[in-house]
Amino acid sequence: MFIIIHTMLTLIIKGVGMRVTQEVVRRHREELIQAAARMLRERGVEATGVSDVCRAAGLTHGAFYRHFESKEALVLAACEAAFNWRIADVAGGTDPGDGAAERIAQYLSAAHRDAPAVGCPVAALAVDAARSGQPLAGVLAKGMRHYIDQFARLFPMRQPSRKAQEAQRDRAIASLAAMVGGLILARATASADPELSDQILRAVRDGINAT
Amino acid sequence: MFIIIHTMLTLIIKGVGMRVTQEVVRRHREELIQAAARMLRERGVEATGVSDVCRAAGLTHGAFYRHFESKEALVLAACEAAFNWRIADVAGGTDPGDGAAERIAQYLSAAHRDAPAVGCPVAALAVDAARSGQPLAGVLAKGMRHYIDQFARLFPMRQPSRKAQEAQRDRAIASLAAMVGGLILARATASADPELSDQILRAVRDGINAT
DNA sequence: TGTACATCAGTGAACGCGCGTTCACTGATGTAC
DNA sequence: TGTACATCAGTGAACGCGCGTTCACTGATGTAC
Repeated sequence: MFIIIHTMLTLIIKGVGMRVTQEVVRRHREELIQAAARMLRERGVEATGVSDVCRAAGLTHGAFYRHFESKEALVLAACEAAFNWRIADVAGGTDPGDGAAERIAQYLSAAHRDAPAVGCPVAALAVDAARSGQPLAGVLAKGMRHYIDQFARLFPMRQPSRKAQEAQRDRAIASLAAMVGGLILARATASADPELSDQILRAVRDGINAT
Repeated sequence: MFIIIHTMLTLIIKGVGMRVTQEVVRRHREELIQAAARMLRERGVEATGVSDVCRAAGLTHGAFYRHFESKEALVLAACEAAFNWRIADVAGGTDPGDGAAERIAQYLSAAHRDAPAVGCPVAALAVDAARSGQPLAGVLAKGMRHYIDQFARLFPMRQPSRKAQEAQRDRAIASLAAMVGGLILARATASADPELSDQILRAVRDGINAT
C-alpha cells in the first residue's frame, strides 16, 4: 500500500524519465542495497528478483543496470551491507554492556527467529553461500571471521597467553555454531511445530550457557 | 559421459515410446526419488530442475508426470526418502555400537562436509524448509523429531525419571543444533577459507564433548 | 495356453511464464564557455 | 551570473532463455476372453 502511494507520488513529482540529482542517485543505490539485503535474508539468493528489489526501492527494473553491473554484483554488495548487522537490530532491550549470555539469549529469541529479513546474515545466507561458492562465500567468510573475533572478546580470559587466546576463540566458534544451528532449526520448525521451535531456542540457550 | 552412454543403450535396448514392465516403473520412480534426494541436498529446492532429475534417472522430462503430480510432490517424496539417512552413509569407519561422541565426530568430519549430496538432510534442507513453509517444513519437522528421539537415547541417564528424560532430550537438541550449525558453517567457509572450515569442525566437536 | 485389444510409461515437441538483461527514448542535471 | 549543450538516471517495451507443465503419438505390457 505504502509502496504504491510512494511510487505514484514519485512519478507525479519527478515526472517520467527525468534525470535526478547525484544525491538522489546515491540514495537510490543505497535503497536498492538495503531492499536486497532484506529480501536475500528472507527469500534467499535465487528467489530474490531484480524487479522485486527495484520495486521495493521505488524504481522500475530498467533503472537497475545504471547502479549495478549484474544481479550478482547487487547480491555481493547487499551481503556485505547485511554484515553491518548487530543483535540490537532485532532485540529491543539491548545494552552496550551486555555480555555473552545476554547476547546469546537475544540471538536465540522468538523475535529474532520471526524476523529473518533483519536478522543474522550468517544464519540466513550460509547455506546459499556454500552452494554458490565464490565470490559470495568469500564475503560470508570475511563476515564470519569478524563475528568470531568480536564474539571471542566477550568471553573471560584468565591470563593473556597464546593458548588462552586460542581456547577463547574455539569457545566463540563453538557457541556461534550452536547459535546459528539453533536459530536455523527453530525457523525450520516454526510453521509446522511451534512448540518444538520454542523448545529448540530454550534448549540451545541453556546448553551454551552450561558450557 | 556415463549418462550419455547409458541413455543411448537404454534407447537401443528399449526402443522409443515403448511401454515398460510394472517392475521397471517402480524402479524408475525410485530412481527419480533418489536422484532428487541427492540434488536437493546439493543444490537446494529451486536449483533442482525436473529435467535434471529425469536425466539423472535415465529418463526424459516427459515421463516425469506419469510418476509425480508436480515438482512439489517429488520434492516431498525425496525429502522423506532423504530422512532414511544415517551417519554411516557418509563416514566409513562406523560401528553399530558407536556412542554419542563417535557419531558427533563422524558428523563433524571433513568427509561429511564435502559430501552434502549424501549428507544430513537437516543441515542441507532446514533453511529451504523455513523459507518455503508447509508442506516441506512439515516433512522436515517430522524427521527432526525422529532424529532428536534417536539421538537422545545415546546420552546416559542416571535414573529413569520425567525430569531426567527432559534433560536428556534438551541435551540432544542442543548437541544437534551445534552439529548442524557447525556443519553448515564449515561448508559455507570451505571454498573461501579452508583453514577456518577445519577449525570450525574441530572447535564444535570439542565444544560439544566438553558439555 | 492362445488371441485381441485396451492401457499407459516413455518420447520429444510445444506451451505460457517469469527471469536477467538490453535498448531507444526522455528531459532535468551538470558542465563548459 | 547567464547561456548552450552534453550527460545520464530513469522509463517501459522487448529480448533470449530455461523453467514447470502439457500433449499427440508410440508400441510393448497387461488383461479379458
